[in-house]
Amino acid sequence: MEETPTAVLPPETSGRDFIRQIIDGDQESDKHAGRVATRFPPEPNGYLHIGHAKSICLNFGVAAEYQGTCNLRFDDTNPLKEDVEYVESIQEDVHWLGFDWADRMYYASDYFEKLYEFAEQLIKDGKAYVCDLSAEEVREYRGTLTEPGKDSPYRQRSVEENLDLFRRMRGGEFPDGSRTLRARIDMASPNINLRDPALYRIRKATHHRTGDRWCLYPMYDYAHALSDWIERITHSLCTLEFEDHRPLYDWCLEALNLPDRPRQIEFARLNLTYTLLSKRKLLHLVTGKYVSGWDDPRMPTIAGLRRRGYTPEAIREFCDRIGLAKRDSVVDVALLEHCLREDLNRRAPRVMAVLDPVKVVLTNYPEGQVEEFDAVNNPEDPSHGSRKVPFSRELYIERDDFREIPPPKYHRLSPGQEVRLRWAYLVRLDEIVKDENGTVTELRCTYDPATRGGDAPDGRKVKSTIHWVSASHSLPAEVRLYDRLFSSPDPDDVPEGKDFLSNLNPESLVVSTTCRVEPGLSQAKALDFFQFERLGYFVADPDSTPERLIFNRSVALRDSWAKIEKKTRGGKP
RNA sequence: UGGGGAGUCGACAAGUGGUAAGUCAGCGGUCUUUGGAACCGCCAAUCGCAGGUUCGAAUCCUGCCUCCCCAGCCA
Repeated sequence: MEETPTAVLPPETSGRDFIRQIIDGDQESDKHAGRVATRFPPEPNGYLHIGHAKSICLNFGVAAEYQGTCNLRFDDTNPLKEDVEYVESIQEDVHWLGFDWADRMYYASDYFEKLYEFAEQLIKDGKAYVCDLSAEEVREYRGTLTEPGKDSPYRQRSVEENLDLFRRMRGGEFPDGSRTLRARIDMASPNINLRDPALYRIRKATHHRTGDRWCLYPMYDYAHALSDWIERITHSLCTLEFEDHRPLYDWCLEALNLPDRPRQIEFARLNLTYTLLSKRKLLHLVTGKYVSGWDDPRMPTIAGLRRRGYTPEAIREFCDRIGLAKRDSVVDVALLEHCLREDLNRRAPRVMAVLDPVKVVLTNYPEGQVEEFDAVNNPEDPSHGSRKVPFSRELYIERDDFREIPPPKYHRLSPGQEVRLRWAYLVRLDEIVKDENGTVTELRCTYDPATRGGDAPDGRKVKSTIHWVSASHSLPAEVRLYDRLFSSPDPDDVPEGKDFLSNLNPESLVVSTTCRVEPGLSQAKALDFFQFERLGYFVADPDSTPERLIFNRSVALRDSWAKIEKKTRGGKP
């Protein structure tokens, strides 16, 4: 008889992504003496969003895995678009996500002097020249995708003249747009980025850090490659659209004959269903007041997700799970929501809150009597303990937890149907009170004193457990029910002549001011998260105070009743 | 019609010549003092297409098709 081999599980069930494979290879060949240095290089011209989180987790994650470093570097080479508001929010967001750059926070603008010296070097080596062509002329000279460009008439200027002109450009002698410094590469290159790209442009603008010291600003390709080199970056990770720029990135380093060069590697940026991740469009949503600001809980910004109740843990887990590759893809936003539920299910204290209250009177419960029940804080984790919840003759339950005429498979309160009030008693409905409009105003029930705590001594079962709050002890609260900002999986998928605004979900925010929550919630502090039992995960809004409680719905619980209901009534509303 | 990339279940994504992981979604079920969670099961991929090499191809070769990016003095 043969022995069954003992199964040995591999340490990694899933393969390493292509970037880590490359780095593994570099480690093996001892490139950069085994050093790994990455950087996260945002331009401070907007708030960070979930797409940036992917890059942040990658760059900081890789650095940590290889005992390397990851710098935070502001790519602030365009004073017209950048602002300190953004450099501050970016730092806050990266920290909040759980990453630390220690003392390695840099700005491309820190390198302006050095970058300028490099430029003079290029001029001296005949590798760059000052061009007097206007922006429009440059465009004409550049050629097209299928036709080569032609040389600028200024391409053959002498080194002396170039140097003189470049220094005078720095000195502020020439107006904006009148001249550029261009790399002398190849106007016939099939790669348009190599057709003598601009390295410097004149911009008499105040920079958020360097003020008016400069009127000459380096372009991205030039500044980025050299900033990477200055910081001794080994692996420069960026998104796919920069793939075409890699030859220029390499050109800058080679032209200056710099040793120990960083390598640029490109990966696919994150796309999410029902979500827009274009900085331009997000800015438009903010400035056009379609949302309340960059931190509106419907925004995919880190600030928005934070206010929505997303946790750094959930976002990091999401970034781990989406993988890393070079193919364009669109991740289902349900995965993000899943990661949040998964994290919060483990950690969120359970609490009872009634969003749309209807009054319940226990006719056989003594007037004025108050009991306290032990309610488990988190069934997933006994170490969370329990709390006391006050109970009395008049309660509120969810209006949706009652039906006068119950649909098929409806297990909640209805005439003759006994239900459990969570942690309290079994109750039975006797009488429905309505106002003149036929609206139910009160449900008169009887409770079974023998079922204290929720269990029947005779062992009888109920089909449903519903949540409740004591009418007199509960607190009023405002609850903001958030949903997806866009109603289409692809917000940019619009009919002719319309734009993404036409896909805005009119029900992305529903405010309810009539909610009642259990008294313990008065202590909720900004960003404290909870599970409102049977409803979803909610977070205390930063604007919430003990006098005016405000909770945001982060994500609803999975709702299998909703599915049953939809199915049994054939999807009709 | 130039250049640079990419095509593996509905969505992500492993797989690197040895006979297609996993996750999300979806669908059943068990259990349950949350119609939650957990657990079990199902689900689906002739690996873009067509040829070729090979005992054997998602992996190698050839041709084709489709999609994405590039003509800012933005990043």
